[in-house]
Amino acid sequence: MITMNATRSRPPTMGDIAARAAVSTATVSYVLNDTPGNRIPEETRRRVLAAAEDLGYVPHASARSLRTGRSDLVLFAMPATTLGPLAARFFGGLADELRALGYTLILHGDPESRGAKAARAWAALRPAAVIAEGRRLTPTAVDLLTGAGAVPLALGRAPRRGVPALVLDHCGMGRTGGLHLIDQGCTDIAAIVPRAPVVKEMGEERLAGVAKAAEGARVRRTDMDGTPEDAARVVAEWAEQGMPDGVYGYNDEYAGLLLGALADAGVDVPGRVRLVGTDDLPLCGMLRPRLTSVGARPLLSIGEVAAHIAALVSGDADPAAPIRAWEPELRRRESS
Amino acid sequence: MITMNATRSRPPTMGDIAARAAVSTATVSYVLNDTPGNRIPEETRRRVLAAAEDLGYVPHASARSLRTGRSDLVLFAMPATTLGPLAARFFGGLADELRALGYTLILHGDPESRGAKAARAWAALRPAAVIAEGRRLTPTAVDLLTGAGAVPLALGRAPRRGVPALVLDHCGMGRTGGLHLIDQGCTDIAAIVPRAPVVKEMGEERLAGVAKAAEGARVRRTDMDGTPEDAARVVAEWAEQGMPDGVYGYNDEYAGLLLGALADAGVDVPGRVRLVGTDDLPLCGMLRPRLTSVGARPLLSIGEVAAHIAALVSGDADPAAPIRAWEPELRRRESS
DNA sequence: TCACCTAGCTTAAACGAATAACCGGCGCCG
DNA sequence: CGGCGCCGGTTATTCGTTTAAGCTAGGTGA
Repeated sequence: MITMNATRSRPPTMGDIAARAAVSTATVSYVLNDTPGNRIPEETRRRVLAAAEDLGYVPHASARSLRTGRSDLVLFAMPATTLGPLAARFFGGLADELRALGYTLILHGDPESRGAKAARAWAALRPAAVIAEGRRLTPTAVDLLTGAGAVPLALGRAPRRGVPALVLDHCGMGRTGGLHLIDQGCTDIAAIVPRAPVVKEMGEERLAGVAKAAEGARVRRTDMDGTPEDAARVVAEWAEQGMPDGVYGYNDEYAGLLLGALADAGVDVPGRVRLVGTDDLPLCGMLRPRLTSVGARPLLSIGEVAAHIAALVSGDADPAAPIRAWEPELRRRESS
Repeated sequence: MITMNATRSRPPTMGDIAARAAVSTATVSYVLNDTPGNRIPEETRRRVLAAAEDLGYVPHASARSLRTGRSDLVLFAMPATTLGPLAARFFGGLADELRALGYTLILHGDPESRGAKAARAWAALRPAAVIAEGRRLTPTAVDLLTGAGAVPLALGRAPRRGVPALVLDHCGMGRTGGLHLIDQGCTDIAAIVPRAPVVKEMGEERLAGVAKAAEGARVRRTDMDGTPEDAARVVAEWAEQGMPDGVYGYNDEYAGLLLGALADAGVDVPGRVRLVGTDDLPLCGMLRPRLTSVGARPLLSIGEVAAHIAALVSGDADPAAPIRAWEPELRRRESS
């Protein structure tokens, strides 16, 4: 039951609880936190808890973190590549698991800023840890964060030795896709690299993986925008300069656009061209032919990832050891 | 240039800056905040700023908000429906605009919890505002938030009078889709309602919109899971009990699954069945036939939404007035 | 009888930043 | 020459919480 505070001006504090329960604020703190080693009898404890409930007390996270010097925040920096269902589910699950460990996961929204500027905004919240794409954790940013007591955690690749990283093996994903195409007898493989500045680097890593897989086969690079028009242009160019017999589409979305453009051009998939995407999005099951895709099979449960983050924060884990959380895995469907 | 703090134990504070610049912390505060009405000469100002730069100073958001009583945080509660590209772009843009106004937008990750429990977690951060789906802002939650000094902002629909809301007119979206199908001559329309507990309610509102549009035509409700298997089941049932000539697919994803299942069953779209989705995702351009979809045309720019939020926080806007930010708009393609 | 212990609290000092109130010295005016 | 105002700062208090240290009453052992 929440009774209305008469003044309405100020949220109730531990002082208000103390006054109502006729004890000191220290006692209130001991009771509310159930501080180990405290010696508060059941009767007093009940009085305090009742007063807190009556007043609708909510602890003041800032005051607490100011006093204790640490905060329970884990900052997830909004990835530049929009949060797909995969990433969203990962975020949601991680939030649950971290909450169970006493942390609060938060997504910080400023997809474009990086380096010192971004790190300053993150560090102002004095989070326990900051999870951000590797390319955004510049050395300066890492210094700022560690200086502010936050553990940096790179997504994708560590910006330098000693910085913990949740690796997502882009090269390995490209390699998995490339190996499959080779297996299917492809000898002329086109690998899509997106033109958008942010994802371009990922595309190049995946291209490198494809190239590594294709021992004898030809591998050519094809740059593309993420629009239906550009997909049509790419297919038209292929028709003119020689159609590849295998396409690694970088992404399910790029592959989906290409699939549409190939259909429009009357090119048979997989008969004439075999097509592979990446991410294993639900989209794959909607397209006809269904899209073969390189998915990420979890090696670590989200709970294990959360536990590792907690260990990094408390200093119990080796920061230099990269965390392999996923492994590329081919999901074969009809497009190849 | 950031010099390494010798002890590495504690992030630099204003006290450290004060010592280095040989002034008091008050002076440091006046300089760093450029407090209006302060009278600090240029020379001293430079000394302080140089010291701050040298030490790599980052303000302590908790300490500041504890002292001032307000925080610059705007909390966006993670929607239960995974953040699609549309929502993600909205979030990113809002973060930018709010930052320009001095606020920090943050996504709080606990998609399932609601009511008092969720509100408690949000209120602990003493944010300036909390944006959450209407159904999660129970009256208790609203009381808790306003008690903690936070402005609640409902997404979708206000939980009760007087609570500000960013309305997304689900009923209108269904109506727009339904009207289009009627226009195309459909007389037997099936409207999909998802079975997942969270989005079910949205589905029912959209269904109501379809029903409102179809004056003479028959409108039937079809429940469906978001899986390819269930889409196949739905199509099989239709084949048995009579195929509708128009389908409002709730969502582009549900519509996409249905489109695939219809193709598998040899049903011609749009010849035999006309199909309409909602959200206007990029997916629509990948499918063949391309998917007609009801999109959300912005009536307010993201900047205007941000400005409105700021006005609500400062008390300059009427909380009771719902904010119409989007308007349903049909994007006709080949599937209808 | 008195030292000593323990349960059950309270007191008080932080944490980092903001800010109202004050203060010494100099210039200027009447 | 006394007082006022302003420049360039400083001092001290406050926000809500945690936590080490202390304190009191009652019990216990020697």
